[in-house]
Amino acid sequence: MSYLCVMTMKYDEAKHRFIQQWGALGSAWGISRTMAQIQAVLLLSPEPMTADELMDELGISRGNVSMSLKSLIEWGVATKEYKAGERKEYFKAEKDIYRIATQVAHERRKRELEPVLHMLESIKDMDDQEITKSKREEMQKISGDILDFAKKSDSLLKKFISAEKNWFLNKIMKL
Amino acid sequence: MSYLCVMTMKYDEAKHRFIQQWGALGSAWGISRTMAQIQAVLLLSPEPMTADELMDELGISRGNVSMSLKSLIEWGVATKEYKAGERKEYFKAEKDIYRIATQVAHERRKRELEPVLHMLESIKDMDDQEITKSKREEMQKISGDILDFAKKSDSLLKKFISAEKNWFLNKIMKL
DNA sequence: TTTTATTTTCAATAATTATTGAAAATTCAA
DNA sequence: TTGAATTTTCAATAATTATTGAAAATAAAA
Repeated sequence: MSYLCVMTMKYDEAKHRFIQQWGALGSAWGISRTMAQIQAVLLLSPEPMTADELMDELGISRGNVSMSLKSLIEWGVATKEYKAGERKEYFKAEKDIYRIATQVAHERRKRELEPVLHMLESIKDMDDQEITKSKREEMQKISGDILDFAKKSDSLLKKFISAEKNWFLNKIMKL
Repeated sequence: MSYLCVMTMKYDEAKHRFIQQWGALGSAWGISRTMAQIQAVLLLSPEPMTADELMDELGISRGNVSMSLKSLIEWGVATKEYKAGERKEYFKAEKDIYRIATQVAHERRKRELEPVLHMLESIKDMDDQEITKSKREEMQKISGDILDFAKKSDSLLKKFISAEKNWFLNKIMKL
């Protein structure tokens, strides 16, 4: 068994483990396992890949690849590319992990937190009456706190994004 | 229709909406809908509640309530209480939204991120060989970046926790 | 235009995850 | 101890979510 073979086995094993773990992480966070696995494959690929290559690599259906890539693009963590003189579409993943994180945080906030905040805003102004005072106060306290929290999280997210910019600049400087 | 009735309808409607939204938010984040709904009911209740009351309130089975409460307690966002001379157990939710958030962030980090970080640490030190250089480099770059990111997130989380402490202190001061 | 390569959609199905409900276990008073 | 009140467990089932695969749509070449 040659050096090349040993090396390749090691690489493939590491790659496989990474794809599996990343997929598990994705499904724990409410992103479909396949979507996360496709992202993992693209993260590890130095070159953009076609849908067919992804199908082969992960052993999944064409339809699934198509849908998952669509979602990854909607989430802003993958892009389509075209090669001159070729009909096929190529896909690549956003590889800056800070960008991925801020992108995902943004999307989730928009899709999931916003409806809750809307509802809370409307509850906060509930009519004032003497009756069921403690219940109403409990609800207003909780909704007020959640709103307060959401605002602070937003400012934190902003800090996070600006930190990411600095980090990115630093990386470029070092090159 | 009396004032009391109007008020109660409004409150119940608001409560119902809050429970539904909170449940949806939970399921989007990989926590079971029921678990989140139970948390919502407890958040709105000025008094600790029994399993039976939760069953009635949400119209779900005894077993489900029992399992969900167990999970909420494991996540550190609810606690059991006993009333003197009563056999029943009472439950209440952690109502400080900052504590809930840091608690959940902590748990998730431990359960989901840690296995990925372990794997990445082991990949980072992969054997050095000339062959498949670009692939290995890609993997090492990505895993290095993810590790780097995780470390920065940790420090951010710490800042977050300390900010929460200050915020909590401020709240107490105002009382 | 027609043909061919490629991608997308979506109804059917598979896989996963949540929930029930009744039996077993626990806890405490008598 | 026994028995009543209460909680927990878990196999069966329901509900939800992901995946397939083939037909329809699209886009470029002939």
